[in-house]
Amino acid sequence: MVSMDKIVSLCKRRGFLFQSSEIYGGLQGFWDYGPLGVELKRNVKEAWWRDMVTGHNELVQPAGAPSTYEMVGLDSTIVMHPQIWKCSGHYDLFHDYMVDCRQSKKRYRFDQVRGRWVQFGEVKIFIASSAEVEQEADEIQRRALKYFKLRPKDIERLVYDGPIVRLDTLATADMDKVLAPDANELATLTEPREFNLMFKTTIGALGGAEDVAFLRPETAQGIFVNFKNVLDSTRVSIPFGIAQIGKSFRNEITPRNFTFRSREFEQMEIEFFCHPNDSQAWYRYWRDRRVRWYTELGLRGDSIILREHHQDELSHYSTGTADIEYAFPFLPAGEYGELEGIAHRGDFDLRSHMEGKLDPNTNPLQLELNEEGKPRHKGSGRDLTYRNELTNERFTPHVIEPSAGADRGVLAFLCEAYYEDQAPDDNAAMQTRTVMRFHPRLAPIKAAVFPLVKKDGMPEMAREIYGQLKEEMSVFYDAKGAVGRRYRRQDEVGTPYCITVDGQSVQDGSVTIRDRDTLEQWRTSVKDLTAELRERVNQ
RNA sequence: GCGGGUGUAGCUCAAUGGUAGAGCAACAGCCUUCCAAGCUGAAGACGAGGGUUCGAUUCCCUUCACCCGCUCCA
Repeated sequence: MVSMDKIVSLCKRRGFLFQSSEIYGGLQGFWDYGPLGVELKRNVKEAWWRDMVTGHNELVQPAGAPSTYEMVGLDSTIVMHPQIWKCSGHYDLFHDYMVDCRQSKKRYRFDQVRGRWVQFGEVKIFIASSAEVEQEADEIQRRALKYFKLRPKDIERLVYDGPIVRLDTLATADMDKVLAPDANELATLTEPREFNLMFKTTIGALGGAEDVAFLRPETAQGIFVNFKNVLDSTRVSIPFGIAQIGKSFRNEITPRNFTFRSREFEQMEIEFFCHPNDSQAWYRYWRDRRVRWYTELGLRGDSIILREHHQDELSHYSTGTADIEYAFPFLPAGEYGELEGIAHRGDFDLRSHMEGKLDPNTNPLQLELNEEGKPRHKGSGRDLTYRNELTNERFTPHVIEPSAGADRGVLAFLCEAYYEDQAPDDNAAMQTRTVMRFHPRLAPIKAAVFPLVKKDGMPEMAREIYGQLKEEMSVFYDAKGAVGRRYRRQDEVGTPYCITVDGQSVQDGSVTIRDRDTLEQWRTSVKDLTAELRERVNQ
């Protein structure tokens, strides 16, 4: 297994990735793509867009698909109407109040800690628990006995005051009588503090409290709220998908592992709308199609896995979610990190934007109500249902959501490409060669052009070939130093082909092409060169 | 957020309470007809702020970032 350090070092050295704001000491969770990194990332995004959207043939039924389908694209804004995040559930989900335990150093969601008042003699304390609901009564009793230093047979001497209640129902003054879930003394919890996972901003130069808006934590909602616009403007009919690539932002508590968990990141998402009856088949299609996309672009079978979520991991409304995961080098052996999630989201999203925020813990889904029995967050009231023109059937489409992280994909392709092998140098001594074995479609530079030496017309001819290739693809010209060193430099940035102009080239108009992975060389005439490379880098 | 570690040139590392040395890379030039180590030359660094001190890259504090382990998490 390659060490992450080597990959990080190469990324910096060769201009794939830099830490954001580095000259000011850096900024946690933000990364910049350098000259080569931006090409790599663009290639990843363009491969996705071409393979999923523009290159998709809606007239042909793909293998494994229940039927033909259409695909269109979208580019929605990063800042959207704040109500969108209330209805989508992000507002409630991402506005957690957390309490920290000073003794155990653990952190709890304020609204998830429950407990009960327990009295022994003159002393009355609130024993909190983070155990599952089924176990919490036993857990509280066990800890009560322990705290009061009683034996199990003394249970009757404990007096419970009231039922098990949420910690956040306690008066502030009572907080110093709380025994935290993993503490053995009282009053170890901090004040509840807000952890806002959405970046806040204000709309308008004089933004006040009412003008608060958020940077999107996912691109998906921009698709859902444009569902009707797309339907009304494009003649697409179900089943069809809307694809979008764009930046999203999450105020992660702990950004870690290079670009894997960044606060600003780019997503490549599809919301695929289909009839409820076909949704399971479409879910399976997209799950398999997306795994194949990664393997076709070079992720090996044993480094990538498809992990189906267990029933207890699923949201109540979802009938299936699978993660495509990659064995990143920074993870322990046998562990994988998520590249993409494919979720069957049912009609949760469209209904939420019609009716208002739905309670994700209900099935069938019901509107979440506030204390007054009114909708917790009002929806748009717009009709987002779909009518089949042929059968006249009207229904709310179900959604399959393949949601990929572009930066995570780039990182996986970087890790997968990194390879060291042995190659002989001038003196026939074996040297370690670092080579980035990118799929040609993803390689930042497709070909490099070298004059073997700087004389006898070779540079002139090489420059001409360079200009000719540059019209079609990303190429690099280098005439400096020994040719072997130039090959190695290109190996390290993953250039799949090197074109060398030698003495024979000037005579007969042929050049050599050298393959990055096999080190093989063969001759091709200059007039066929562009076509041959075009075919090789698009394969 | 907690604990531990680290921070010196683009990269990898060294030394030092008296303002830092190397290898590789990069740059200029020479030499070279196919896989990095031939020659010459020039250039380049103590993460940031504060304190102690006559003097701090070195000691102390704060801060920022990275790594490991927790915690948290789409």
